[in-house]
Amino acid sequence: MLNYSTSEENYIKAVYHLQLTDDSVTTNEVAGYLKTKPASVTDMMKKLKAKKLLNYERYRGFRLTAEGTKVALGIIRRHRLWEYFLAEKLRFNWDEVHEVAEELEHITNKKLVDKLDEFLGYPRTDPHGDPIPDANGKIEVTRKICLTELPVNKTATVNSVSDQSSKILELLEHKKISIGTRLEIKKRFEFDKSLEIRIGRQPAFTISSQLAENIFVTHE
Amino acid sequence: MLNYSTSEENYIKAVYHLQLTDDSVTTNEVAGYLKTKPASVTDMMKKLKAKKLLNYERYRGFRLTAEGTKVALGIIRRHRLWEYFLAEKLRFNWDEVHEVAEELEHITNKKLVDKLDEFLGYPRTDPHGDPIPDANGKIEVTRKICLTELPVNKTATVNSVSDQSSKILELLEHKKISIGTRLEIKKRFEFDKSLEIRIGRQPAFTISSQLAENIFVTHE
DNA sequence: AATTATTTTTAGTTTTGTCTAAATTTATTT
DNA sequence: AAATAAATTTAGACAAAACTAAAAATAATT
Repeated sequence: MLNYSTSEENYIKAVYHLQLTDDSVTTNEVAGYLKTKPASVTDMMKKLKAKKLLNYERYRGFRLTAEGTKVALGIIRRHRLWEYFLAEKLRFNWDEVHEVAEELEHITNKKLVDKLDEFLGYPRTDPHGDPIPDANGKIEVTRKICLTELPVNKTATVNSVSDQSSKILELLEHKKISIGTRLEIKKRFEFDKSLEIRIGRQPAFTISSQLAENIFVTHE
Repeated sequence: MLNYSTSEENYIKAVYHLQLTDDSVTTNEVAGYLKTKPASVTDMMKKLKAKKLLNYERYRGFRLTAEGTKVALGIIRRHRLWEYFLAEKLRFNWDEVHEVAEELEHITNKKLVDKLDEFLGYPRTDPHGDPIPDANGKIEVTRKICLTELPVNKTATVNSVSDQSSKILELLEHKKISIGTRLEIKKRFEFDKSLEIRIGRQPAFTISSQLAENIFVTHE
């Protein structure tokens, strides 16, 4: 397994994440994601293509190759293991771990990563509820859906929150909704798309469509 | 507190370490320590001088300023905390931790470092026996001396081993000498400078001058 | 289909950190 | 003290990764 620079790794990771929702990833999307300029993206894409980490024809967008995906999963494995470490062992709040993990993920020493995994007890998901690839790069496919798409009376587990502003966190805290909370929708109101939801056996309460749109859940 | 690049940090750390034994640090010493070229050292020293991290007049060698020392102690604090983490929590051997800590030390996030310190229980020394600076940059001054200089019948604690080759480690293991071992010299033989030493109440045994020259101890 | 707008790429700079080779300064010998 | 050796610095080049501005290709409109 070759070694890649921090910068190369950041681009690989960006393409991986953008690929999950978009079929083919564009220059502008990557530039937006990494807060860099399109010209810089083109430069790097040429380089990663030469290293056979992604397929790319000019003006046609990019997709990771099998090898590129393997590299991406290694980065994501490291990122999520460190996030878990920060939250579980160092008692960081779950909304503070990402930034620090962005730096730790670039240390590629295999023994470090595998020993960390062992120390943590081989966690399956990070503090945001996203699955952690194993040492072979295998990752659970969780079909994560938006809470707005969850059928009525189907119990689901809160997996992630797309917006991480303090405003939404304040609201979630007040409603006692956090990562890992199991809930179900009891009723949808067509007028304002608000949802009546229930956590366990507690009394049902209402959340707005704006809030629901930012909550993602897994079920089954 | 400003932020410095990985490269700048490596030079600062090199000067700090070389300063401990040498009064003034030279270009060639730093180049040798960092396995880089003298011309590169000169370039960087100019830059660090401009940032007021060290004093330097051309052809005259370098010394860290108070500010430079503060930065160096921050790097050393991070390095040694991670070494402790790797050895104590991830069960790395004490001779494997340095290399990985060289990478981890460059992550400067203060909350990470202080939380790590807390998680580890505020350790005083790293796995090599070297003191860990506290959050304010305060470091214990341990007068570390070579085992060859230890007076007879004075109990001392093994602090570090200068050579880290597998050959010396094999010998140390056989003699049951490791970091933290408390021992005293019972007799010195002038002829070959060999030493008769005793660990606790066990029977005394002999070690060669070549071995003793590589063992450093603290006493009092 | 031609024009306009958008996206992407190219070309040329910039910054950081490294290097080699040559020049300069300091140290050591004879 | 002059000559030689060693250490250090300067000058100029290079690679990586970013940027700006202009050119080229693609997409969207009229």
